[in-house]
Amino acid sequence: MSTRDRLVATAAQLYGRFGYTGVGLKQVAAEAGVPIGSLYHFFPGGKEELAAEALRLSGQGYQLLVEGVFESAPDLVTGIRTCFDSAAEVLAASGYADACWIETVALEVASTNEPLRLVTAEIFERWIEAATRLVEAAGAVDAESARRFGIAIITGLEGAFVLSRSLRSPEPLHATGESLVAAAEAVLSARPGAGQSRAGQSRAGQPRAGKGGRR
Amino acid sequence: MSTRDRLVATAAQLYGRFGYTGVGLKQVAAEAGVPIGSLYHFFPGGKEELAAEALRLSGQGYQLLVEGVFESAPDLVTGIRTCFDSAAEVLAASGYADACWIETVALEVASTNEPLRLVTAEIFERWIEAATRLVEAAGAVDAESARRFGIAIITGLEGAFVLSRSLRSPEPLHATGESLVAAAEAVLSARPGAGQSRAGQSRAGQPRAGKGGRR
DNA sequence: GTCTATAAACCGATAGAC
DNA sequence: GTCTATCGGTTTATAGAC
Repeated sequence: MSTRDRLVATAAQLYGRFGYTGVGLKQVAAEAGVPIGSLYHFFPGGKEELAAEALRLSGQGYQLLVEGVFESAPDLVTGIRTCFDSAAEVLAASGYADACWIETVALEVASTNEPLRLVTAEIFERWIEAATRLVEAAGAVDAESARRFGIAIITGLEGAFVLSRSLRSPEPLHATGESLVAAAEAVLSARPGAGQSRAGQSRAGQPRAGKGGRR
Repeated sequence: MSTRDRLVATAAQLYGRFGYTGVGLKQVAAEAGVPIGSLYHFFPGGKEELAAEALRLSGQGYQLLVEGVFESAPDLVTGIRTCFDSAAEVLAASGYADACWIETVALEVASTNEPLRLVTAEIFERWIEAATRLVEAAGAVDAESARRFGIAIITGLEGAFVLSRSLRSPEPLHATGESLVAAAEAVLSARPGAGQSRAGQSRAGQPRAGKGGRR
C-alpha cells in the first residue's frame, strides 16, 4: 500500500470517528506513519484535498457494498430487509461507530465549505441514481416514482444511522427498513399489470408474508 | 433576555451552522456579547455543559414545532405531508442551513463524547415517543407497529435533512415524505376494522386520493 | 520523496483584578 | 457578576535540509 493510499485510508477512518473538524492533519499523518511534509507533498491542497479524496473513495465503496446486497437479493423487498438488517449487525459489531461517515462530514461542511459540500452532493446524487436503477429493475412504473422511492431508501438509511448510533440500538434501522418494505409493496403494487394485493417480486421467489417481525 | 439565555441561544445557533467541534467558546462569547469569564461563571463545565443545555432546549423546541404541525392536521397522512413540505420551505428559505442541528452534533459526539451522546439519545427517545403517540392517535393497531412507524418518521426526516442540505434541493424531503405517506396508508389499512383499500383517517375528512403529486 | 522545525492563529480553560 | 490576560496545547500550513 503506497504512502498516498495509506494517508487516504487513515484519513477516512479518522474522519469517520471524529468528524472533519475533529481531526487534525498531524493526527492523520502520525496514525499513517507519514511525516507531515509528505502529506503536503501528495496533497498540496491540504486538509480539504485529502478529505475530498477520502470522501470520493469511501462514497464509491459504500455504493458498491449496497449494490452488491441488492443485486444478490431475489427481489427488492428482501434486498431492503437484508440491507438494513446487515447494516444493523455491522454497526453493533463496531460498537456503534461504523455507519456512514460521509453523512457526518456532509453535515459539517454543508454550510461552511463549498468545495467539500459539492463533493458530498456528487456522492449522494450517484447513490440516488444507483438506488433508482435498483427500484426500476424491480418493475416500478414510471421513472419519477422510481427515483422518488430510491431517494427514500437512501434518506431512510442515513437517518436510521443517526438514531441507531446515538441510541446505540439497532431498533431505528430495523423500524425504518420495515417501513420502507411497506412502502415498496405499495409502490410496486401500483405498477401497471400488478394486482392490488401486496407484490414486489421482480425476478424470483414467492410473495413473502411481509408483516414479519424483527427476527 | 438574560446573559445566560443569550449564551445558550447563540451557542445553539453557532453549533447549528458549524458543528460542535467547529465552534470555539471564544466565538460563542463574542457573538453573544459576553466576556469569556462570564461564560465559565454560568457554565463551570465549559463547552460540554453549554452544549448540553443548548441541545436540550433545541430538542424541546423542535418537538413542540413538529407536534404542533401534526396536531393541527386533519389526519396522519396530511400531517406527514405538511411536516415534510414545510420543512423543505423553511430549509430553502434559510439557504439550506437551518434543518436539524441536533443530528449534526449527534453524529459528531456519537463516538467521542459519552455525556453529550447521552443527551442526544434522550432527545431522540422523546421524539420517538411523541411520534408514536401521534401514530397511535391515528388508529394504528398495536403499540409495537405504532412505535415502529413513529421511528420511521423521525429517521426519514433526519435522513432527508442530510441529503437536502448537501444537494441544496427540496427533493429528498418531498420524496421521503411521499414514501412515508405510502407506508402510513399501508400501516393504517392493516388495522382491525379497516377496509383493505388505502385508508388513513383518524378523526376527520373523506379518504384522500393518496397518490397525489408534489404540489 | 522524506523528514524536521517553525510560524501564526486558534483552542479550552484558568487566575485574578475589579 | 464582569472582564482581561494568559497558560499550555492544538490547528493549518510553510520553509528548507537531506
